[in-house]
Amino acid sequence: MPKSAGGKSGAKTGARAARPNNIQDLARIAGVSAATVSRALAGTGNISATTRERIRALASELDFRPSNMARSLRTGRTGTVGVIVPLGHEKSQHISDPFFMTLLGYIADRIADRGYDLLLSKVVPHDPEWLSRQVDTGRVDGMIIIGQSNQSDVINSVARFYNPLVVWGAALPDQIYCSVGSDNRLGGKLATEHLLSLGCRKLAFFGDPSVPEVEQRLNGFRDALRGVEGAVGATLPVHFTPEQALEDIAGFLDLADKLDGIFATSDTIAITALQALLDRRRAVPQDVKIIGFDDLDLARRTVPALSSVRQDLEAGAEALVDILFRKIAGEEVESVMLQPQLVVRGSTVSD
Amino acid sequence: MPKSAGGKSGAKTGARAARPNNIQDLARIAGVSAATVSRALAGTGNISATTRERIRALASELDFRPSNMARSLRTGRTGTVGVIVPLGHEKSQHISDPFFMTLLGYIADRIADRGYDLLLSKVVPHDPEWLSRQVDTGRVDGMIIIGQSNQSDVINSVARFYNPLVVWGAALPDQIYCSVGSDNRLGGKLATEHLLSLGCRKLAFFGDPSVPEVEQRLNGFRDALRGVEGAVGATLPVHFTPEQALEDIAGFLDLADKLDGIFATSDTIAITALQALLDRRRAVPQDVKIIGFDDLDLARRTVPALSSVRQDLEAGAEALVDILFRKIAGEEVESVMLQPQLVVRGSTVSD
DNA sequence: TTTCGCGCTGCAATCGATTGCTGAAGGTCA
DNA sequence: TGACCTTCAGCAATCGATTGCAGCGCGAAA
Repeated sequence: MPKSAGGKSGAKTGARAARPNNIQDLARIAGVSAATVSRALAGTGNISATTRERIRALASELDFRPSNMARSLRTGRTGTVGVIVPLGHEKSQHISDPFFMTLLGYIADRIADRGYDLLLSKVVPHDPEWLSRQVDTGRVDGMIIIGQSNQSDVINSVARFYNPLVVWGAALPDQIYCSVGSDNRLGGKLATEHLLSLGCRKLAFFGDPSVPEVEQRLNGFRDALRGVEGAVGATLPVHFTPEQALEDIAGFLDLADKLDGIFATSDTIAITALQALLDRRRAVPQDVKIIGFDDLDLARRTVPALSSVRQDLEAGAEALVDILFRKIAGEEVESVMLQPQLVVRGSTVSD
Repeated sequence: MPKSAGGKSGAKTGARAARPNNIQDLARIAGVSAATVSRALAGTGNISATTRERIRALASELDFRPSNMARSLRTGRTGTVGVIVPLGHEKSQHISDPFFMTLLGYIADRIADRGYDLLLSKVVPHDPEWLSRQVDTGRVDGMIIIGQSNQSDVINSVARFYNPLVVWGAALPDQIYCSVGSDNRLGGKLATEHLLSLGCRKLAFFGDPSVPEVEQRLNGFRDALRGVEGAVGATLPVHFTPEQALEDIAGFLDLADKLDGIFATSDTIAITALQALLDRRRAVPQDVKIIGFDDLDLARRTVPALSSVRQDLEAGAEALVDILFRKIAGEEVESVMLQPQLVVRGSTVSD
């Protein structure tokens, strides 16, 4: 199958010549060499304005566009950025998780702004090759990795020889790659202090601390607890998948009847918890106050609306893409840490 | 910049030879020709098992993977599927719309299952070239278009000569391309009949009927109304962007004080309407009943939970991808129409 | 009129993998 | 021992665009 299905056999009605399949065809039609056509279309090198415009007009009339594959092969540039989600923790986790989708949306917009395309890969890292496999095959000019998961070592080892790489997630002490993420510890502290300031003393942290971001938030939770006498905090390592999470949380709530405050490490988990609470006729925020993390669109839509620690994902996406393109251009770039912000709504404070 | 940043200069500690940059290098190291290496790695053609395994082992040891660009150029296959969202109606519409993201998530999963990659493009079709530009440059083996928007003509004209193309959206009478979508008219009818059966008589349809899917739902709305004496229905062409939608809806609600039932053409719009109603102290479902369309995850999470017309997006994604791969394989394929399903929750019926 | 210079264009190599065809090596059979 | 077949590997062309270098032609200066 030398020509893939489709090809370019179609032609506009009334086109003068057969639709050119490649730059050579067009060159023949125009009566010049392929080199000239290439220069005309790319606008590079020495070429007379007359010739350039003539060839461009012809190309547009015959509806010809040069092959990106061939150009990429020759130039080594692809015009494509890879976005990759390693789902290390939850094999069944879905790419359609709202947090991920929101961030992806912003990233897609920013990448599109620069005229690049976005190659999306979801990988379940069951072997340490997952990243180099993506990097090596040369289909992208750079990669954005969303969430280290538990794969920081692998990322480090690839980052050693592959520069154009940015990671969304926690800033880890031993990382040699650039990352963009919130100050998770501070965020955790803010959330917890908020609960404490409202009088909560029997707190719970919902989230799996084997994920680096979550661990940092948990540290912030503990920081805040240490400052208040009589306050206690339990940790429930909730799964990320909604069904599992509901089960985990329901079991916990049935036992924890003294509970008066919940800090959930994501809005998704918080909302699940909210539902579990309401199902059990425990009033929010009167009996139990609950605060999430991320401040996704969802948070505003629940009843009561969810308090949360806002991560500015739009700014984060901007930073990720900006850093990546700088790296591609060869600049030295620093990691970025975003300031989280407390957003208070009805799930912690009644109207 | 002949070698893009990064390259493959890195080597594993203790690797015997320098890391091969291409198949030729590896061939030299292995003492065979490039052709043999190619056959060994691809597993094609005549090659002895001994040689094949030896070369594979060597490749894996030296961490070599052949260039996808070069392979694509030669074979005409890319291992990539394009997913493209034409945002014809709302220039400012965001790719991170929950409906789109949900569908994209499922599609991404299905495509990944087949070992393909997903090239995501968001385009604002300001000229009729937008699609052929994507198709021509030969970076994908096929394309999934999410939503015709108002671009059915353009899609038709490309479909005439480019076969591997599937569209999510309305089935239109004059389309020559394959589409996957719900029976929107039936869905609209189900939703409206539901409202009518609960006693609603002053109905409103929220949605912009210049979008084909929406128009079909509106037809279903009218079908149902026709059957009931004394029932009236207004149409409010709400924008898709949340801010605009809120404004549109708020203005309408302030005037329409007799309103007792709303059919919104998406859950997003329904939720916006729900909020606008609650802001105005109009009880849902007692004063006004409201039903959405899509049955996204969101719908379950509002209070009261949103009744909706379920589109099975998971099945839809499956069908889209299945059809696309069949087309790529050269099969003749038919369009698919999914059966929508009424999902009743608290926004139309109190517990 | 000759020479030099400059602006364009073409030639041909190149990016890296694939694949049809050729032919060498080794085995089989008469 | 010789003819013939099978198996496997290499040669070289190919995909389509890019780009360093060579060279042509024309105008200007001497």
